Amino acid sequence: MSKILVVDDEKDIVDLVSLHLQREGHEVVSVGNGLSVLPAAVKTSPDLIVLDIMLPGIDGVQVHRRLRADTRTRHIPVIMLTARAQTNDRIAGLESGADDYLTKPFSPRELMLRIGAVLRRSQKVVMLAEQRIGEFLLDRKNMSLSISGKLVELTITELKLITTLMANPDVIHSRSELLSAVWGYADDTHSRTLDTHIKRLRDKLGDHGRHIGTLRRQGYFFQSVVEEMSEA
Amino acid sequence: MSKILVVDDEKDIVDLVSLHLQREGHEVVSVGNGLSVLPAAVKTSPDLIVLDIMLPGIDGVQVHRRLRADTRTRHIPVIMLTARAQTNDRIAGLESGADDYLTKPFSPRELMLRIGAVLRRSQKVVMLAEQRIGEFLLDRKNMSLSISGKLVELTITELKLITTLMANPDVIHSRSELLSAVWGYADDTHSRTLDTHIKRLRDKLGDHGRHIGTLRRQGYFFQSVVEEMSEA
DNA sequence: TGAACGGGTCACAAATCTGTTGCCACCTCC
DNA sequence: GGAGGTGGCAACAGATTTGTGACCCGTTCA
Repeated sequence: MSKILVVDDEKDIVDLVSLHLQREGHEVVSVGNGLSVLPAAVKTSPDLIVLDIMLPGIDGVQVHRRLRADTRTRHIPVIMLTARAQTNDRIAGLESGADDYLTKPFSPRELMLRIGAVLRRSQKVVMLAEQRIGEFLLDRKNMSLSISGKLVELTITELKLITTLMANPDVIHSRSELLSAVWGYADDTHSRTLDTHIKRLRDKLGDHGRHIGTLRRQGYFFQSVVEEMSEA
Repeated sequence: MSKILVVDDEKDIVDLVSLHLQREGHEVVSVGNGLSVLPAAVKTSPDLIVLDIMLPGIDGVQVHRRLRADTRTRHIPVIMLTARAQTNDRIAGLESGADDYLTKPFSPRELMLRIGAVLRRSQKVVMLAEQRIGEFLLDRKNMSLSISGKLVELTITELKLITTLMANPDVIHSRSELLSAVWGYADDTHSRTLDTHIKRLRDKLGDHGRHIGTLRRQGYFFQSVVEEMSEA
């Protein structure tokens, strides 16, 4: 399910770890020396790096530092493998940087558990590519809204606004919440900005503008069901 | 997993079907007469409707027609339950409109299979809320792009452009493809529009603009890995 | 070698978008 | 009834965005 880069100079360890990872459905890339880690990480962009601290040439801490220094690899979580003999302060140093660490010799089972935990922590959030509420169809892929199959031309602000409202239909979104979500405003500027955009949005939606409701002193909301009336 | 509206006037059938559906993890809403179907469908917006053709008052075909006439329910797939006694031409009529149909008496197992098939067909497409390629982080939820954690202010056109390119990194997107995806142009207007926007995008990305590559006579592409150079 | 082509770049004007201000209507609470 | 608060609405001006035309240069191909 995930792509994992394993870094160790001992082939036995690489094979052991790879075997277990593959058994759990992960894709494994491996590297046997410290200098190749950064290029490999950049090229394959793994979801996680398992990094032995004892490496020929350049040690794991240095490698880790380099990974953190490069914007292209900064975000990749790292699990360190340390020898039990290491002094405590070194381990402390690791703790601050690495997402987790394990002392050798370790049980594959424990490594797998920790890997699972780290991956879960950095799990990807999925969302619906298309969100449908009644006749409204929000296409997040193309960043467009259509009603009954007809594309509605919205500006980026209007799009963000209705996207925010549609994310939780029938739930009140306070002014400050919307101001923050759409405009990034921290403080509640009590100007007419929000009203105006709501008005513009309603106008563009035409008859369907009724789906955007106001709750005085509370905020605005997207009404998933609107009582039928002059459809004629 | 899905919400299913079951329409039948025979309580036994509703219970039987509900039981099996719930056993498969679906949420069931049921209605016993034809007139309540449209309002119920509008209110609950189910993922699928199982509709008996024999209903008191108004028959299933009429109900189906009404569902198709309303933009709020038009998209909901319908599986019809017909009596074996129905004439063939009526079944033919159903075939054109309903997504599937079953003749009574039916085995619950068969109904479940068909329901599974229809649901699978209309399965929702999920996408990553955040897409990361190297230092680029595309946040589809907030419709924004950041590089190394720093927000890049893009116009909607530029955003659509880079979103399209990033959707398939390292793959060439032809001019007409981009023109179609971003501008909705059907014909390849050979103006300088696309170039200009590519240029503007590159400029805004600054040093990272090198990630957008040109392949003469082929198109443009998002390059996931760019050879390191003057990072200084 | 030179014409044709494809893309990069610039400048510009039109179109569009956006936040604000001012005003009004309505509601709520004294 | 009146004051204060809240949101709807219109208008406006500044800012931004957008497409296009002109020009250039490198590549390709005859």
